[in-house]
Amino acid sequence: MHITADDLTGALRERGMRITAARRAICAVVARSHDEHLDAPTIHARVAAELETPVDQSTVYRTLDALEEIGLLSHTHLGHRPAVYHLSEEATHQHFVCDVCGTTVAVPGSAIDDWAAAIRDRTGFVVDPSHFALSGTCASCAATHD
Amino acid sequence: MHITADDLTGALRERGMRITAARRAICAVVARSHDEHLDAPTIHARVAAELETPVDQSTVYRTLDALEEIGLLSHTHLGHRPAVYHLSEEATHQHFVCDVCGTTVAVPGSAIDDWAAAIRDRTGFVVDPSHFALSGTCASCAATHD
DNA sequence: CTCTTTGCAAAGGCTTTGCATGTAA
DNA sequence: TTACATGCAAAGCCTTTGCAAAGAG
Repeated sequence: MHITADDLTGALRERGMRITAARRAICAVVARSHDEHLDAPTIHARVAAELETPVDQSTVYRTLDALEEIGLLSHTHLGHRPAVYHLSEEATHQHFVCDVCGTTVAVPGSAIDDWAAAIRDRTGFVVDPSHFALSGTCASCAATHD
Repeated sequence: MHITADDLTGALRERGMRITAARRAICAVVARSHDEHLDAPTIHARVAAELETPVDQSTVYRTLDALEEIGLLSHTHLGHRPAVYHLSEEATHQHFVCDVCGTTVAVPGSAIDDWAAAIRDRTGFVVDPSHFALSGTCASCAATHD
């Protein structure tokens, strides 16, 4: 089941945080981003688009930080672009970032878990599979490049 | 065989670029960094340390860009820190970035190639194994966290 | 009413760029 | 000599922070 905006605002309220119009809008944008990888400037722009009263970027960052502290959100630095945020409850997946066109592809991580376990056994490093970036060339750019 | 500073300056010269004291020093620092992941500010600091005449940061970035265009160097954004540069001819390896302490661990990638091939077959995405970032928790932080 | 959250404005860190000066070839 | 590289300075982008004013509970 997908996380909703109410799940997010509810979690904030439970932690004693106050629910404001800005936070509601930010949560709504984030909750709708299941299939996307949004960076903070984009979230800010979307919030601005659906709220008449403009919200400051600092408010966006502070709210995203709060959601991360609760553990509902996490962010990753994918390639040469701003950090992207995604819901933690999303299914494990990998991010592929195309060096040529910048496209980000999310691939469900069926094979990842075995591989992560092997890494841990060999190196002790505990991979966080939801926080995972690979770069390379996407299928269409690889084709064009030839 | 390791790439030397002369390999780098030689490649620049072949492309019609001029060899200056700044470029020689930058190439020397980069050529010595086989086991490290240096970011631009660090490279700048090291160059400054071994040259009396200070070199501007912009010169460092421009030279690193030139080496990247030639294909001898590449850079990656690992976690929440400045981009790190490493020689392209280095053996395939993975970068692990610890979310807790920020340590970067490079792991030789024996299993990576098979895995990358599987990814390509399934998704068409051509993974660049030299450009590879994983986040998680390193062995010592995982131990401390318990 | 009180404590949190916001907006504003500024700063910080990394990186890029424009332009006049200097210099390798 | 002549095109290229450098320093300098400023700006750009993403992100964080301090502080007084506004707002939630």
